[in-house]
Amino acid sequence: MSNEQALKQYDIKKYKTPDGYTSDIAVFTIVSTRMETFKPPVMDLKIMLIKRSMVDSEGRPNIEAGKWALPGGFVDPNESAFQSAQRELREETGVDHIHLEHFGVYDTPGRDPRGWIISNAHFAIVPEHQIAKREASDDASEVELFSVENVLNFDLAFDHAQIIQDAIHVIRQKLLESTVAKEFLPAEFTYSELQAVLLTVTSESAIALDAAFARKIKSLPFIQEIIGKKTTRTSKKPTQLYRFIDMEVNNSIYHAKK
Amino acid sequence: MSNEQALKQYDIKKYKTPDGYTSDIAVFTIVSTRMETFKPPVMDLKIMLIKRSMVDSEGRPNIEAGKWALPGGFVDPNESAFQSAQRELREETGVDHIHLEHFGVYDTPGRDPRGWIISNAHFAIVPEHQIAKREASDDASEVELFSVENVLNFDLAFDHAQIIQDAIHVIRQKLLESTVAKEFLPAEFTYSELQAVLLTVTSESAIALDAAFARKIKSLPFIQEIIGKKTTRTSKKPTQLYRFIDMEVNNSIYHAKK
DNA sequence: AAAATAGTGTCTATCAGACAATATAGT
DNA sequence: ACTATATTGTCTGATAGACACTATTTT
Repeated sequence: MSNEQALKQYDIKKYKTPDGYTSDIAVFTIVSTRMETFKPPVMDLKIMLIKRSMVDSEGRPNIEAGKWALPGGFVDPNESAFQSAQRELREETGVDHIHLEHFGVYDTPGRDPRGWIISNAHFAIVPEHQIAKREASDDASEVELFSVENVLNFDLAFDHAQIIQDAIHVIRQKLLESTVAKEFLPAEFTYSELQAVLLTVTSESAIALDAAFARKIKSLPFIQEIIGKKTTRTSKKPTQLYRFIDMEVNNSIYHAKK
Repeated sequence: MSNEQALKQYDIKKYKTPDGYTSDIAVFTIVSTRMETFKPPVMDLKIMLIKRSMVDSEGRPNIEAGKWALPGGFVDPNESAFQSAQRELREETGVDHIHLEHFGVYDTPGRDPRGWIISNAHFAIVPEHQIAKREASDDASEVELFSVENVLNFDLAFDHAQIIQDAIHVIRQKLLESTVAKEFLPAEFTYSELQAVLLTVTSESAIALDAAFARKIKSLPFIQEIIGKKTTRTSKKPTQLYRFIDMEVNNSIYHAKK
C-alpha cells in the first residue's frame, strides 16, 4: 500500500499541538461511620484529594501550590490515558486492580495556566481498608478524604472544582444505574450493607425502608442469594448473605424491569 | 499569589507532548424506508462516512487514502474538542444546532501511523432532511450513508472500525435509555413514529406490538399527549400526537418506574 | 425478658403483556 | 363494503410500597 509513501511526506508540524496530556483521578471510597458489632453500618462517600506542595521536585515554586487537587499526572507517550491513570493510582496509593472508569475530557482553552493541556478524568473505587493502608505508608499530611457533601467548599486547583462536581454526579448515577456498588462491598454482603452504600447517594423510601429493601434485594436479577449462608456481623439475628452476578443491566426507559 | 512566579519558571518542554489532537464524529441519521401516505414508517439507522481522498489539499498522497472514515479533523488551540466537532460538522455538512455528545477518547499508542494522535469521539444526530440537503450541495461521491447493520464490513481507516462499533453501541443504549429518540422525530409525533425509531435498535415485543406500545406511550412520564391534536399522516384513522417533555429520566436499577 | 435487627403477611393499587374486539376514514 | 391502522376491553400475573407483625439471637 502507499501509506508508507504518504507517511514519508507527512509534516507532523503542520498543526499546532497540545502542550500536555494528563490524567486525573477522582478516587472514591466509602467510610463506615458506625461499625459496632450487631449493628448495620452507616456509610459516608468520600473523595481523596492531595494538597499540592509549595515547591516542585526541583525546588522551584509550584503551580497552584497549597491548593487541594485530584491526583494525576502527565501521560507517557507509550501509554493511553487510562493506563496512565492506572499507573498513577498505583504509584500514588499502591492500589492496583481496582475499578477505574473514564468519565470526561477537560480541554477548555485556558483551563491550565501552563498552556494547552488536556486532561482525561477518571473515577476510581477503592475499598476503605486499602486507603487506610496507603495513608499510613506515606506522608499523611498531604492526602485527605473529603466528604462529597462539602468538598466543593475548599480551595481547589485548576478547574478541579468542575471535574469533582462532575465526578460526584457520575458516581451517584453509576451507583444507582449500574452494579458498581459491588466495588464498595465485600463479595458476600447483607441487604443492610448494600442499603448503606446506596443511602450515601439517595434517600428514597424504597431504599431507606428496611423491610421494603430487604424484600426487593431478593428480586433483583443481578443479585443472587447465597442459599444457607448467613452472618451475624450486622445483627444478632443471622442475616442472609448475597452476591452480585456479572450481567448487563437493562436500563431501558421504555421497558419494564424483569 | 505566587502562581505567576511559578509560571515564569515552568518549563513547558519538560514532558513529551502529543503530535495531534483531533475530533471524530459519528453522524447518525434515520432514513424512512417506507413512507407512503396513510402508512406508518419503517426506519433504518444509518451512519455517515466519508471516503478519504487519494491526495491531500497540497496534492500529496494521503494517509489511509481511499478508505472510509468518520468525518473529523484537528482541534484548534483556541477551542475545545467539542467545539471542534461542532465546527467540523458545520463545515462538512452545513448542519448546526444539532444533538452532539462526546462518548470516548481514543489514544492507544500506535492508533495513527502519523504519531501520537489523540481523538475525541462524538456522536451526532442529524434529521434525515438535513443530510439530504448536504449530499446534494457537495460532491456526493465522497459521502455515503451506511446501515449500522453492515458498516463494519467495509474497509475503514485508522481505528475507526473500533470507534464506529463503540458509537453504534452508544447510540443503541442512548435511544433506549434516554430521550434522544426525540432528536430523530418531529416535535409532534405518533406512537408508530416513535416505535419505528426504537425498532431500529431493538425488537422486543413490548415495543414491536402495536397495541402494547400505543398504550405504553400514554404512561411514559417523559412523553405528553397533545390533547385533541391528531394527524392522518400514518393512517386513515386520525392518530393521536405526542411530544417529549424535557425531564431527567430515572434509570435506577433499584427503583421501580413511576 | 428486653432489645435490636431480619424477615414475613397482607393489603392496595398499579402495571405489563397478550390477544381479541371495536373505531375510523379513505378508497 | 373493504382495508389498514389506531385504540379500547379484558384477562392474567407480577410488582411495588406501606405497615403491622413475627423470628432470632445476645445480653
